[in-house]
Amino acid sequence: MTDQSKYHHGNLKEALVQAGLDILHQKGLAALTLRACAVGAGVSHTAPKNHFGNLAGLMSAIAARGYQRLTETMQTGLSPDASRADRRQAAMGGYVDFARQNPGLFELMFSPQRTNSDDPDLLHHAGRCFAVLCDVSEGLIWDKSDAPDAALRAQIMHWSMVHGFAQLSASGRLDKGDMKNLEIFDVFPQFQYRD
Amino acid sequence: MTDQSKYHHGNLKEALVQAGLDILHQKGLAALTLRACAVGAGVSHTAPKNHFGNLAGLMSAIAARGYQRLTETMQTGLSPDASRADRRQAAMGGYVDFARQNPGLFELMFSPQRTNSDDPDLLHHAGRCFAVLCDVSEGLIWDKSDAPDAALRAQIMHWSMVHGFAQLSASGRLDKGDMKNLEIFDVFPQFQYRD
DNA sequence: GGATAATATTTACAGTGTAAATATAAACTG
DNA sequence: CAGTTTATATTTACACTGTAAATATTATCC
Repeated sequence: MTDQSKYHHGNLKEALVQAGLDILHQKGLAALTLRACAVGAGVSHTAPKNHFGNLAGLMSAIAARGYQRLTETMQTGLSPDASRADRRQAAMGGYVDFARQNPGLFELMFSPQRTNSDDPDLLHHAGRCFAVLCDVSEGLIWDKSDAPDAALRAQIMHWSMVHGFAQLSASGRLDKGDMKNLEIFDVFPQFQYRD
Repeated sequence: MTDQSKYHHGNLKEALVQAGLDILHQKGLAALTLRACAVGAGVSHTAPKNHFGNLAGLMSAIAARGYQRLTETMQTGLSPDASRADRRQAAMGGYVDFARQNPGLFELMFSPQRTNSDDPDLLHHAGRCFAVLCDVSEGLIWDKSDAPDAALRAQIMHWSMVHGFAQLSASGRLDKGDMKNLEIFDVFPQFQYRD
């Protein structure tokens, strides 16, 4: 079934996403074209249409895989019984590292102009990524009010902070002067948590 | 000098940027092509090369203008002697509104893959935009330490927060469930300032 | 007023995404 | 098993994109 000379590829959908990730890693977002993915998977340039419809569909699938990898990155090196403080460290640090090490993929993941923002798979994996951040934001002491949605607002603030820092860093907006060598835990170390 | 039938345009650089902004506003980032800008300015599709070199150069100029407009948006409706609290309200709210109302331009402004991140004009106007946020972050009470760079770290946190929320909102990542109608001042109302 | 530089056009070309028609292989049905 | 239908992939064609080279026009400078 892994015969190279088959007319049908067998697992083209996966192969195209994988080829896309390789291209992103090696040549950047500008080189991520439909035809290049097809070449990488060893098929004609119109084959992707059967599986993804059009370029935006393929891009969305690659972005969804990006969220999946980001979620994994935020959880690597964690024993199952790690403390919440350790989980938080891994999640926030992992988010920023991911953005810096995969600038093209990260840009694609938050690019409504290249992806279908309502793609179910994309939304699902983005939601799982958010869930990890929600977990580690638990216990944050910052909202003195007793509003019923205090937890949700703390979660969104957490995501906004981490994502904003990651994007500003990855897009080179923090490369000037004293900001150059600041890490996220230099910037957000003062929040207190009930860990 | 405003004769339409001149061989030399006279102010093509400005006209191309303006055409680009119009295209972004009316048709979105996907339609922002070098040729479309040229058509909008009424010149041949190779004329932009003389002023911007290539596509990335034109994109960078449009992004720089975007930062300029963002800075203006953050300061609109402010009397010269407005309180810092009012300035802060205008700056943070304006940042988010700008991202929502100009999603294509906002995406371009933070897209290192489409622009030249080291473009001097781009960096200058991005710096001015950051300066406005630095101004309104003054007096923020959150860092109990007396580290020498406490102010800088507070400024970066402020920018990260506002930018992260703006981007998550503009890219549709906050459109699900309870998050849908949250505004930035619902999420970040609890910080205290020495105003 | 004539040389030089700046600015814009024409033409050409390789690369892109998409659509239509066609070919091949798998899956289903009797 | 044979025949049909469906899924998958290819070929071909086309309009559109950015870039480069050669050329044309106008402004600038001495």
